[in-house]
Amino acid sequence: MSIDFENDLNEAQREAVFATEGPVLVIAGAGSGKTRTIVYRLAHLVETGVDPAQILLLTFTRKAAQEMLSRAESILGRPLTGTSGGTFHSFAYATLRRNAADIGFAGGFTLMDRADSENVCKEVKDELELGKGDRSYPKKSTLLDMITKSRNKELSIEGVLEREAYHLSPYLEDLNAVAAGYARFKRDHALADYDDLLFLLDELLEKNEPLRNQLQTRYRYIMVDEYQDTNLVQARIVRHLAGTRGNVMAVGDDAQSIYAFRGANVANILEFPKIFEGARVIRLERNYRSVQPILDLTNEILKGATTKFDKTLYSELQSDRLPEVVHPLSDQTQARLVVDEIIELGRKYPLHDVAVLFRAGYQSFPLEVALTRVGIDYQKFGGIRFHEAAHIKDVLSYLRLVQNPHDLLAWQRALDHVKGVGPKSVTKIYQAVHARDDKYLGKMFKKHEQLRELFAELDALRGLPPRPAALIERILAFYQPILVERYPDDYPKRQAGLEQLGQIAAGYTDMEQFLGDLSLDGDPDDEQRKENAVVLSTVHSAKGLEWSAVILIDLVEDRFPSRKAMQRAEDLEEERRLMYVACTRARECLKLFVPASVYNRASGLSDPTLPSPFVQELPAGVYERKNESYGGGLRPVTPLRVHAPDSAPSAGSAAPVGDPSKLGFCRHKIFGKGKIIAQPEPNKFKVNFPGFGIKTIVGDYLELL
DNA sequence: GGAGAGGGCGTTTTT
DNA sequence: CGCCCTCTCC
Repeated sequence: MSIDFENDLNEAQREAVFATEGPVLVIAGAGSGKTRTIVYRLAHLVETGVDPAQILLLTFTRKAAQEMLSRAESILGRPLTGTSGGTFHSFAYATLRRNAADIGFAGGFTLMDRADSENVCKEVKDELELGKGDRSYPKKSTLLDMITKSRNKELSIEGVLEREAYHLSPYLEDLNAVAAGYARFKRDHALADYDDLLFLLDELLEKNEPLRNQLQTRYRYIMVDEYQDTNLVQARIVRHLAGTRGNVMAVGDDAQSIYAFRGANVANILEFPKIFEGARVIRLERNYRSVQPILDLTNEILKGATTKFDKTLYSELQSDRLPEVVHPLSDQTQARLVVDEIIELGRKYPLHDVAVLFRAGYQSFPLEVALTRVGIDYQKFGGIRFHEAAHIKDVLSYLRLVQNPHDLLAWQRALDHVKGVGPKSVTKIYQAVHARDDKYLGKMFKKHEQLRELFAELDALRGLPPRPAALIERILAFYQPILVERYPDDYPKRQAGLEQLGQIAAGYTDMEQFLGDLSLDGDPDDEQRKENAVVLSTVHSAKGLEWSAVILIDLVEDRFPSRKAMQRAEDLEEERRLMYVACTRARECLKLFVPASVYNRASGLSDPTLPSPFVQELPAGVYERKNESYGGGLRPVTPLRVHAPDSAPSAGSAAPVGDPSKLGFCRHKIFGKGKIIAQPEPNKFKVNFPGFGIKTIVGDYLELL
C-alpha cells in the first residue's frame, strides 16, 4: 500500500512533509491540517527507510502524541516500533529516571503534583514562621504560583512581582525565603516537581556530553507540536536534542498561544528562524475544518487583537447558517437551554461530536446537574483530575513510601489516617524511621495501635515484588476501612475510582513509571471519547480538538475574560486568543451563550452581567442573535440599525446605540459612563470619560443613556 | 499535641 | 455556600 501524498495533502502540507532535512517551522492556522501534516511526515520518514526509533515527537498531551502515532501506523499499514512520543514532561521524566544519579538523585526520586508542591510551600512557610496571624498573607497556592512563574519565565521573583503581582511586593523577602526553602525541601526528600523535570533535563543535557551525543544520534528527526506554547527551557531542550544537524520541525500558531500564564513564550516560535539558521518557514492557511461563516466570526476576533496577526482563514466549506449568539436570562436558564440545544444537535450528530466549552472548570456545574437530570451522559475534560482525588492520593501515598522512604509528603498523608497522630508526630516518626529510633517508634506503637498496623502493612508491601498491580491490590484491602470511615457519604463512588486505579496498575510492571504516568497525564477517562456522551471541556483542554457543534457558555465579563485577566493588557490579549481557540474548534455549528445574570455564591443572589467584550465587539453581520423570552423560549432578534437604513448594519450586539444625533451621556464597557461632546463622523463619538479623558469611540461600543 | 469549632474569604487556565 | 485557616479547649 503506498501513500497518496498528491491527493491527501495540499502543496504547503506536502512541502512540510517532504522537508525532512534541516530545521523547518510550520505556521499552521487553526484547522489547517496540522495534525495531518505531522502524521504524513511520520509516515513519509518511515516509508523512506528511517528507523521509527530515530523519531521523537513532542506534543502537548500524551493523548495527542498517541493519536498521531496511531494514525501514522494506520496509513503506513504497519506499527511504528520504538518511536518516542509524548509530552516534554513525560520525555523528561523518562530520561531523568534513567540518569537519576547524574542529577543528584542516586536513589531515584518521586514526582510531585500540584497539591504536593503547595503543601511543601505551606510546610516551609510554617517552618520559617512567616505570616503568623496575618490573615491576608499569601496563601500556599499563591506562594507556589509565584515560585513556578519565576522559574518558568526565568525571572527573579522580584521581576515577577513587578510585572504582574505588584500587590505582593511587601512579601518579596518572604517569597524568596519560601522559594529557597521549597527547593531545599525537594532535595532533602528526593522530590521533583513539574518544573524540575524540564530544568533538570536541560541541565543534564548541558553537562553530560556523552548523553547529549547519544540522544542526538538516536533522535535524528524531531517534531515539536504546539510550539507557540513552549517556554524558554523547553526551547533549550529542543536545541540540545537537535544539535548541529538540526533536523527539527516546529509546528505552531502564534494566534493560538494560550499558556503564557505558565511561562510559554511566543518568542520561541517567532524567533525559531533566528535560532535555527536557515530554517524553512511554511505557512498552512487554508482551513479544512470550519464552514466559512464560523471563520468570518473567528477572523473578527483576531482583528480586535492588539498584536496583529496576518492571518485570515478561509475555507471552501460553505453554510447558510450563521453562528448564533444566545442571550439567556440567567446561568440557570442557560443550562436548560443548552440541554435543549444538545438534544436538538443530538438528532444530527453523535453526542461525542458536540462540545460545550467554558473558561474555568466550575462553570459547567449547573449544566452537569441539568444533564444528569435528563439522563444525558457527558464526559468532562479539565477541572479536577483523577489522580488529584483525595482517596486516590491516599492509596498512592503507600505506594510512594514503598518506592521512596524519604517522601515526607507521602508519610504525612499516610499518617494522617492514624488517630492521635498529628503534624508534630509525623515529623518525629519520620525522623525516628530514618534514625532507626526503635525506642520511640515502639513507644508510639503501644500508644497507637493503628500506627503499628500501618507499619506492619508497609513492611509487608516492601517485602513483595514491586509490581504495581499486586501492591495496589493489597493496599486497597488495607485502605477499605479507612475509606468507609473517611467518606461515609460517597465511598461507593470513590471505591469505583480505586478499582479503576487497580485496572490501570495492571498495565504496568514498573512502579516509578506507574506513579509518573499518573501524575503526568493520567486521567483514565480521557483515553477515549465515550460514545454518545456530550463533551464538556475547559477551553485549554479543548486545544487541538474539534467537534461538529460547539457551544460556548458564560461569555460574560469576569468569567470570559476571567476577572483576573482584566488588569493587564497582555492577559486580556491571551483571553482573546483563548476565545479564538474556542471558536475555531467548531466545524459546522457554533453557538455563543451570554447569560444576563449569573449566580454569585458569595451573596447567594444572581448578579447582572455585562456581555463579554469579545462578543460585544462582533459586527452584527457575522452572527444571528437570539434572546430568551420571559416565557421561556428563544426569539430571534433583528439587530437595530444605527445609521440610515441604507448603510451597513453595525449595531453592537447587546447594547445598541440609539439615535446618534442626540448628544448626551453614554456608557462604555471599559471606561464607564461618559459625556458625548462631539460626533466627528456618523458612527464616531468624542466622549469625555471621568478619569480617562476624551476618547474617540466607534458607536458600536457605546450604549446611549 | 490533637481535634473540633468559629471566622474570613473568594473560585482561571495545566504539565 | 463551602473551603481553609486559625483559635481554643481537651
